[in-house]
Amino acid sequence: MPTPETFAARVLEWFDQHGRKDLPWQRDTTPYRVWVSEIMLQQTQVKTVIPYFERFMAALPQVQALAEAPEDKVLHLWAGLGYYARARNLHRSAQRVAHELDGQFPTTLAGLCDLPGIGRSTAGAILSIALGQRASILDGNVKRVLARYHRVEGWPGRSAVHQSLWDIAEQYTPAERCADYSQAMMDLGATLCTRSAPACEDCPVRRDCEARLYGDQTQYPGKKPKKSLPVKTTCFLIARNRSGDVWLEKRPGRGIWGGLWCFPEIDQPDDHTTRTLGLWGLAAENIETGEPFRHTFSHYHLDITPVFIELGKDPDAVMEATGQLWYNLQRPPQVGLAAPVAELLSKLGSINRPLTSDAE
DNA sequence: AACACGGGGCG
DNA sequence: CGCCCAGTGTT
Repeated sequence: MPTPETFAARVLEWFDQHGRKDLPWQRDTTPYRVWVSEIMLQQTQVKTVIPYFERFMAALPQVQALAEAPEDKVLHLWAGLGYYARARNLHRSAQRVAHELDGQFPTTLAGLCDLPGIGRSTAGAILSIALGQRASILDGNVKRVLARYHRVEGWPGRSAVHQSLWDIAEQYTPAERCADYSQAMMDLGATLCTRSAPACEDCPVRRDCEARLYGDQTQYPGKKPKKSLPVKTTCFLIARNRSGDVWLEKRPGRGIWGGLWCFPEIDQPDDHTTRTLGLWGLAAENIETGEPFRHTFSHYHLDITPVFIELGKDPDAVMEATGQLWYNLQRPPQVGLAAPVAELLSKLGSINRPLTSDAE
């Protein structure tokens, strides 16, 4: 592994050749301008931020102007960026700087972090970029670069992972040119070391990037664990007539599986089965409860219990109304099927014989 | 249609 | 500590 100095030198050399140096907030790097740009960039891409930043600075060129502005004006300037709590924090912090700190920004990490909306990374950006101090940043771009470079496992939202990344960030932060280094690291993450399809060929630290060595760059940083989804249950009534056709119903246009064809559903395997069958006016010759299986949506798991029903006699033709059909497994109609329904039907079709042994 | 983003706030 | 949240843009 190269020394931290070598890492920083490579990054800086790349920045000299390829980094962006003409962005609005890169000119006149006062704490105020760096601060506002950092807050905007937390939530939005460079391209989108530029016009907002220009308008914001034109309207409120110094921290005093922001402090004195009515909140409505600040929010108006922010409108479209989202996360409006950040605009309010910006406003409150400006008032603190203007009224309690004599218009001077704090020049220490702790002092900056005391201001609402400024955390360790934003403070590090202000210290390094505006004040030229040796201070580290760790925004989403930098996290991605470092997590890949060292194949840091785990989701950065976990404190141990976050801490490791901070340790690495601080280790690589150079004493000289820290403003350029901070810019460079953010640029690297934003332009080359992107979330998907990173441009490793152009990366100044590709030679020693562990993820690149293993070819698993997109595994880093680790993803946020999906929160456990609620589990709902239902039963599919899989009713077959003596010809082996299966009863399907078209679902309402809205809601889950909207407009698709599905088996009739009941809540409990025992409960309303007979009543449902009674609705059809048909007696069941055989009812068999199958093994439940799970279907997962974006927002919940659905545990489905199939209930196989063999009808004792053929229903009459009247039963096939709009939104209801006997599905012929040999000559399937061209209809949209809910995914688990299609799966069950294809299993039924491949068995290709009646459900129970005592039927022919 | 999920995920990402940095900080605040909560239990 | 770990969890959720806010809003928009990207994938």
